[in-house]
Amino acid sequence: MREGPDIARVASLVGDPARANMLNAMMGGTALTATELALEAGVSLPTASSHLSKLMEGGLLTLASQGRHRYYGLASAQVAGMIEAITGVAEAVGPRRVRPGPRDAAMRVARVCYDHLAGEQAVAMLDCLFDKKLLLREDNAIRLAPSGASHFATLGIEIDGKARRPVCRACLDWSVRRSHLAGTLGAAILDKIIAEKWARREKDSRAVVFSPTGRQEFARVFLG
Amino acid sequence: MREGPDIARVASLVGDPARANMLNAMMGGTALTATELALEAGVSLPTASSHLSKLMEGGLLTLASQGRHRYYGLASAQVAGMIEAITGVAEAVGPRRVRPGPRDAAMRVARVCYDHLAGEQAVAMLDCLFDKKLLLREDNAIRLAPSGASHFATLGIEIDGKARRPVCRACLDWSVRRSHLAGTLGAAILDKIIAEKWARREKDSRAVVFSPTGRQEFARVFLG
DNA sequence: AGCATGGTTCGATCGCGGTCGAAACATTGC
DNA sequence: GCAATGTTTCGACCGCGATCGAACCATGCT
Repeated sequence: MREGPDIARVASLVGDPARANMLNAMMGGTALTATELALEAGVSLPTASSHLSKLMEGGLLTLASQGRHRYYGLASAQVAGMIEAITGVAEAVGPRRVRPGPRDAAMRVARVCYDHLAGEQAVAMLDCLFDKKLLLREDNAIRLAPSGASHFATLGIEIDGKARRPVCRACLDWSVRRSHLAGTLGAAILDKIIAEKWARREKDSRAVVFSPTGRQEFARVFLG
Repeated sequence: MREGPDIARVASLVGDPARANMLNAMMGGTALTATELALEAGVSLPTASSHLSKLMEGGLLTLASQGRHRYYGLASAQVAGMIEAITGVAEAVGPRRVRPGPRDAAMRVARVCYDHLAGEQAVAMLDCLFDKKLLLREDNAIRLAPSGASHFATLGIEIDGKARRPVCRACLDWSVRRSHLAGTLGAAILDKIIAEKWARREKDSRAVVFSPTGRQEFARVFLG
């Protein structure tokens, strides 16, 4: 009988299929309404509402009320990281629930993780940013180099260092098993990719698919 | 309704208090018998046995039969990493089940994580190994430098590069929130710390407490 | 062989938690 | 005000899974 943080409590929150589906959906980063999440999880609205209040009480979600809509999202990148870790184990010990399809392949190439890019492209990008000395490794943390700040500014990405949330964070990628870039900078880069229409988000999926020219542009700017 | 790895399955395995206690106990790295785990979890032997077979079927454990004893341990460092990630979230969203006591403080300083050292001492050690260029960062991976191989050899730590398991791995520390050293090298260093009697394992806990002289020796060799 | 010890299987019990329909509540728009 | 839409609460139902005692299997000791 042990003391310490109550891991069973949070694990059991993730351990219900309906809630797991909801959390998975929110891994896309966009906040969703109760109705959308009910659909996503395949349960009725009352059931979904009950699950959501449990997740809220467990501290795993944030809630933004806007008029008669209530938008639910993951509470933090730490929660997102935990879900990726669980996903990694589930992947390893599988069997998969369904055989890997084309969408699965697209997910490995590029997908949304909370609010930033993940997948092979994202890992390659982080490698390259280190190579170009725009970012610096510090222990396991990542720091923005002076040259990096100006570089991103010329790309139209302004970094707000005053926010509580760190600018750069490493996030372990469950498919590649290496880190990609999270934090406000990671989020800003994903914003740019979407804003420039280099890629679009696959409907009802975390997959991010690049257009042919978009891929070239992305490679030129971030993998060059 | 989503496809993909079945995260609810593995999360629900961790989500039962009895199983969570067992997994926590096994985070100490030593394989334990069913009887010990039943005691640890505060359940009867049949109940524990049932939980253990579920964890086995879920792929979270390994089993080593020796005579009439059956030793259960975590299946992989990946599983250990997942549990640390969940612990981190549980810690963050707490409330703690009990108020932090002295043992808790000791855990933050140094503890066992699966089979290697974790906590402030372990994080400091990894920093220092990088500073001395005995280890090299590569992406998120860690590589043993040539000078490192010979250095550790002089300490009596021989590294077997042929094993499937990597020599060096980063493992995210839930209390410090930065990486410490895992892999066969991390395991070997912990072995040395215990073998040299620089520290002893707290009874029934993951805490590792250094003796006064042991702390000096450890600092001289690994933090110097 | 026979007994003790470690461990699993079986069967029965029981309670927690997931589920939904109906009703209540809240907000917006007309 | 009233209807429409989005969401939560209530109440009742039901089933899964956690639990334990007793019986059963396996290994080691003498």
